Amino acid sequence: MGLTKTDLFTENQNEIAMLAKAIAHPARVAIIEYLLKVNACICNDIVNELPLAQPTISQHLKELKNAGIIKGNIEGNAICYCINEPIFSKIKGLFGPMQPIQNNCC
Amino acid sequence: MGLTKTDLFTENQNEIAMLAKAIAHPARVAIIEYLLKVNACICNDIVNELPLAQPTISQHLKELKNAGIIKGNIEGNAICYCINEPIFSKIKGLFGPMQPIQNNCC
DNA sequence: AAACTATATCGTAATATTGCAATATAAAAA
DNA sequence: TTTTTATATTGCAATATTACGATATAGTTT
Repeated sequence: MGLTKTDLFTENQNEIAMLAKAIAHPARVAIIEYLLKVNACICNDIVNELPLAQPTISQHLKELKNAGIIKGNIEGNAICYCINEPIFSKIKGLFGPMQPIQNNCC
Repeated sequence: MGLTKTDLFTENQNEIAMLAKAIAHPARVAIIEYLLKVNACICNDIVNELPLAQPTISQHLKELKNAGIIKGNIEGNAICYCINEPIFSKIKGLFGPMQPIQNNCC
């Protein structure tokens, strides 16, 4: 096994899980925080900012891009990365509609 | 490797990643949604609700409990589970302070 | 006590993730 | 054109996750 049974759950549940997974690593949280701070930067700035090797950063950026959380633009021989606002807003509001009425257990 | 370098990141970054990881599976999202709907229930109700085997549900519940998202109370020979409000509220507000000023890249 | 109910744990197979050295690609600068 | 700069990809080793059958544990009922 080791394979998540995606087909057994709703599209919405899978989407929430997918977005959460993209954030489920401190390096990716750090990348998001850095991008929010500087608004936009090239990949190399992130490599210099974080204590991880360049291929590792590249891999994390790829996952964030696949999840739609960031986007990259080619600028000469560099790539300018920034937060993809619509998806990021979605993440912030992910659990908004989930409101426990009361907590009368435990 | 395969080992996340937790010590290289801030406590806050690791906490966000940890909470996100707990939600990063559709079954756990489904469990949270179900608990919010019924407010509280015993583990067996979740086993009947989700299309996964009992040991698998038990494992997911353990992860949610370890992350502090849910809590369980022994009630006879059953265990009553419910959302742990403080942590759940924290998750909802996780990205609140992160506000991109502008999006003038890409 | 014996049977039943509810949950947890163990063991294990399949798969995914993390991290990086080595290397590839491609544009810019010299 | 050679070198430098910036990024991506490949390959691989270490570790983590997912899923579940088998089994253990513990309270409840009969």
